Amino acid sequence: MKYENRKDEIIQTAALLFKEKGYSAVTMRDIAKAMGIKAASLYNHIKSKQEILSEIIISLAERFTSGMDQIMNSEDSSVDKLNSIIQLHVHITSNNQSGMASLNSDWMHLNDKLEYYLKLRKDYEENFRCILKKGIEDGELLDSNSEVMLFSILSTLRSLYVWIPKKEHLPEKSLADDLANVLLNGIVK
Amino acid sequence: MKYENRKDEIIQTAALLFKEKGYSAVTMRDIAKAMGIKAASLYNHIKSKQEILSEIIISLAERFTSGMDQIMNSEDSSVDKLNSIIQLHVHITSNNQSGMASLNSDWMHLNDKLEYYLKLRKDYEENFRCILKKGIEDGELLDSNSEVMLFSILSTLRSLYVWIPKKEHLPEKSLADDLANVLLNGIVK
DNA sequence: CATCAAGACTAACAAGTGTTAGTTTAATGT
DNA sequence: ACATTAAACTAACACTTGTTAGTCTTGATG
Repeated sequence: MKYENRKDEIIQTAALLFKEKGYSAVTMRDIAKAMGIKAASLYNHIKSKQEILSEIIISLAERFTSGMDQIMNSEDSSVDKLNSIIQLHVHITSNNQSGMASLNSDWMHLNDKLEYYLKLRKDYEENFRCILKKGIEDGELLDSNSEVMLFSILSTLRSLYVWIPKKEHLPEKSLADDLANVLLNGIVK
Repeated sequence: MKYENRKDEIIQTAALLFKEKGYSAVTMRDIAKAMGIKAASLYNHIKSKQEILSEIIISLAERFTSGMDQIMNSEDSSVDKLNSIIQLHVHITSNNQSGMASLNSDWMHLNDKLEYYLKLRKDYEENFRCILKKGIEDGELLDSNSEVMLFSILSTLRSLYVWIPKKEHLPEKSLADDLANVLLNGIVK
């Protein structure tokens, strides 16, 4: 029950290889070999190498967008919204470690979908920025440089895929809590 | 006075291209074209494509290692050591934005030097971890999950190369200060 | 002015690239 | 038993890859 169908298997296998060597360094023959078939056979299920990358990245990006939309539409405080964002990242990344590597490192090799991806990313960051600014206005957050806040939190969340595999023992919820603690409250006594 | 010699020019040109498309997607012909010469001419100055990558990554990794050694040998408090680490990252990254992209994304394509690089990185992280643990022991830092602290701070610092180009107006020192503020003190009031 | 070295050039290589066309295989439903 | 079909296969394509060998150009040095 690991894969929905053969196309899904190709995509997940490719994502795993992309994570280790990057999109450009992985050949169709690599992907095929990992599945125990020949490269030409892949084309019974997918249209091109590009399509594999698009499927990996765009579906993830859209999940982030829809998660962010829900958070924006809630009546939560800014701090609670930030907590939700952290949970969102932990959740999506936990269930898709290898795909997240492509999202972060190989998006520039999208062709048709590049513009669309960039728009999703820009909107996501813009929403994030709004939450931070509102939090500062309302006195919930410290009045430091909001761009640096945005950069710092987002960098950490985007790198999650590198670290999560190493700590599978830590359950999703407690990782999110620990993260929120460090990101929101800092580390100095 | 931008380049020390032709080899240096090749390396810096390559680093810029690697940053945009990744090591594997950049061809020797790409690098040559960016310099206005033919690919074969590159080999009058460098030994292989691999060598270019090694020069970029290893020299940077060694700079981090030697910076960390100095910090470890100081008598500063743990918090001051963390401040110094932040400054170290801001400083090196400011002067080498494109090289940092390779360090973070293309290290897996090192061949001969891969093992050496991994050792440098492991040692660096280990030193970082020590500083955090000492800070917790001494009561300077909050007693949260030190692995999450390490991950969070290091992720942010490693992503600096993505953001610094966008804020060149902000001088090095104040960026480091803002960063330290957010990373060490958090963002919640 | 002759020499020489640095560094560009052209031409070519063997291997690897994504992809297509056409064929075989094996399981399914009638 | 037969037809259908999904999905594998082989063979090949046109092109790109890193790299080498050998040659030409140019400016400095004796």
